[in-house]
Amino acid sequence: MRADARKNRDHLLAVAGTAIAEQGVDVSLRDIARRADVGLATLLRHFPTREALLDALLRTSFDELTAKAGELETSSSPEDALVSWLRDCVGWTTEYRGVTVLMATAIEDTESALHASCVTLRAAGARLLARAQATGMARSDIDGTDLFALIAALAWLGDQPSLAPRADHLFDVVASAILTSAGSGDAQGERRPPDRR
Amino acid sequence: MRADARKNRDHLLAVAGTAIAEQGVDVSLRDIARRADVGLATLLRHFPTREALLDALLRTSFDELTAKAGELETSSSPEDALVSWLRDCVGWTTEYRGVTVLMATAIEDTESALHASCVTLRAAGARLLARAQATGMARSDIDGTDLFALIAALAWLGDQPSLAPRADHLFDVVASAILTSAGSGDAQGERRPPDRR
DNA sequence: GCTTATTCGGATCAGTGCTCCATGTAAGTG
DNA sequence: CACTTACATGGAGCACTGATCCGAATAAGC
Repeated sequence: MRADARKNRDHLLAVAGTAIAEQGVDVSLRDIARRADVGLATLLRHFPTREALLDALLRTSFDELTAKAGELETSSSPEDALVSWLRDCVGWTTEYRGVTVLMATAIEDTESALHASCVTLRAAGARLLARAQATGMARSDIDGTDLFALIAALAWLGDQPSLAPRADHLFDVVASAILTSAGSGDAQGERRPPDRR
Repeated sequence: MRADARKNRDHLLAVAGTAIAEQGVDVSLRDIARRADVGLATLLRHFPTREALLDALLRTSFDELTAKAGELETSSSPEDALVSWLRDCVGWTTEYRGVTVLMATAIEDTESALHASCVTLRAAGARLLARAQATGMARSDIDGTDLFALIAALAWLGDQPSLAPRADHLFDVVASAILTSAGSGDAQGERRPPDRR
């Protein structure tokens, strides 16, 4: 890759990151190009579609979440690991408003640039879930896809301005549904006598 | 209203209904106008925004769901009424792919044409929930807004092609989280819930 | 300094929701 | 019935979207 091309590419990624943080993943590609002092065509050659751009932007985050799952697998109890990882996943999406719809689309579209990352993420969650199920801490009638769907749904809640204030609370509700009663007293303050409404 | 205007309005509503059933609520307004053999401007005068069109189209469904809640309040046990109504709500949205985002937006936007319908729906759910909570059948740390959010999230799951196959199962998971474990035993004495208004 | 392969971005295209306004027409009056 | 008038109509146009083309600019290799 030519030096000027590489410079433009990096610059575009940086600008795209801030633009998406401000306006969500649906931000106009033209805006990103404008803010990067670059033609729209240049942006679109480096990243042929919006998904390709997001893939380049989010890949490191995905990898971090996957790695985190691996660490938790050995460092925490099964139920703590599962719930804590779920919280990380849902929390992470708040930085990228609107990303959930793209992820839900990408996980079944093998052509999507985000497909591989989503599948890996689902697999990491499935391992944590299986571990918790093996010790009887999580209900046995859900699988990795269910977990992925629940993460997506909770993340979507956080994306909706009108529902976001409840997102944290509803996370606890859903988490308590995943864990069996044997594991419902988890470490992250799940036991919550006072309601904070 | 002039006779020709009324005819066009009714025809537009019918065409919009089938178009939305086929392509979801994001269908192009130009398409609807074309299929109705009508100018785009005509569609937009009768229904100034997409939300106004959907409001006219969905209002009867909303009313039916609200009425259903009222019936269930007297015809079924608190927990059956709540769960059955939730199922109806989530199931209904499958006919209008994409409507959940609009509802989530509308419920806090008092200017939205759908606002009133959404608020009414939330209130109906809140009554069913309060009734179940009064008899100890539902966990006490959620309210009508939480319920609305959970309905929206489950409906959103059903909207995503990749996650829809799990939607029914995940409904059960979430429903079990709303109901207390006491839901298994019988209800016995029913304290009459605080009368509506 | 020259050649050549790459990169660039303005012009353009089809699509969107939406607005304006000249035309056509239904409804009410003589 | 004829006439007027208030209203409904829809094509043309606006600003915007993601995406494509292609002549011009430019960096890399010699």
